[in-house]
Amino acid sequence: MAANSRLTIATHVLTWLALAQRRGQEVLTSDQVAASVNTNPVIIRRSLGDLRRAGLVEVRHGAGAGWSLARTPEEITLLQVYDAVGAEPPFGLHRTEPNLECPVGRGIRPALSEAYGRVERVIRRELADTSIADMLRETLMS
Amino acid sequence: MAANSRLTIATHVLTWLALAQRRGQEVLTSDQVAASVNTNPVIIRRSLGDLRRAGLVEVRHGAGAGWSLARTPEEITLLQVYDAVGAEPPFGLHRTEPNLECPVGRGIRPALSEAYGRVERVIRRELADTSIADMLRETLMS
DNA sequence: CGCAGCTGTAACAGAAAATGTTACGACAAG
DNA sequence: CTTGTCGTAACATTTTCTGTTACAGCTGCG
Repeated sequence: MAANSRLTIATHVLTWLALAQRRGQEVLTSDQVAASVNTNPVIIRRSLGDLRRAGLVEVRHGAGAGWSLARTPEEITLLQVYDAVGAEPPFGLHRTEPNLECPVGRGIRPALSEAYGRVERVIRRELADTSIADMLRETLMS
Repeated sequence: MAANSRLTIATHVLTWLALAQRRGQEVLTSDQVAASVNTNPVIIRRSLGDLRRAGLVEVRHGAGAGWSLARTPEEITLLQVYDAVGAEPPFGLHRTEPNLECPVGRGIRPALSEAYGRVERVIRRELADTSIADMLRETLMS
């Protein structure tokens, strides 16, 4: 499995909040969300923290606390979630600097950055085309 | 940095082979390639092994051994390299199975697979549009 | 005002994957 | 047969993500 399941976790969380909202449940606690994702509540709180900093969810403190969406599910795209969780780009450059004496070693990194940038752009365009509302609809189909 | 620099290493290797070929140097040893990438020869041999299995490079054994491209630089695309190195997809599903009692836990994975599949498709389309010859040209520009 | 319940975050353990290193048998040209 | 390089195993190192425990901080309610 790929290293990065943060987008998966965050999308799961938001989809679950969207369903709860539609069912009239105002807020969910991190324990309730963790029960659906089947993981530790701290993992969920970390993910929800990312989403809160991005303005996608709201938190209520104190007794009767919990989380709710800050916007409608139609207004939240997977691109916003992708940016919120701060995922690494799919391809990394060299871990150690190439040999700058060599013409390839000198010029390959700008060339790769260009190519990887083009890939990143099409990824973002594609992610922007799917909303949490779309995800909820597809989720309930199965 | 992202975990996966395998595509970067493999592209660097192929670009270097393409330049050597153009300069009239028939083969390069893994030591020579490693000197440009600035890493251990074994890393290079592992990468070249992937590329050989994909039919992108050829190896000559014995004394005076070394590597050369199996096709012209124009005929090798980054998509072929991507497939050759067997990189993980950018997004992974849940590490542990979600709670199947929950409607979201039950339906989210097929929905995510759909969305991630669309992303994978546009990545592949973009990678297929760049060849090693393109990379060499861009590399020598700087 | 104090209690209860949940958040926010630090600290650390564990797991998994990529990378780097050493070593050595296999192979082919001369 | 000698020499130089490949192919690969074995292991150390590093990095990143995930999971867990612990505890201070906040807020509604009695």
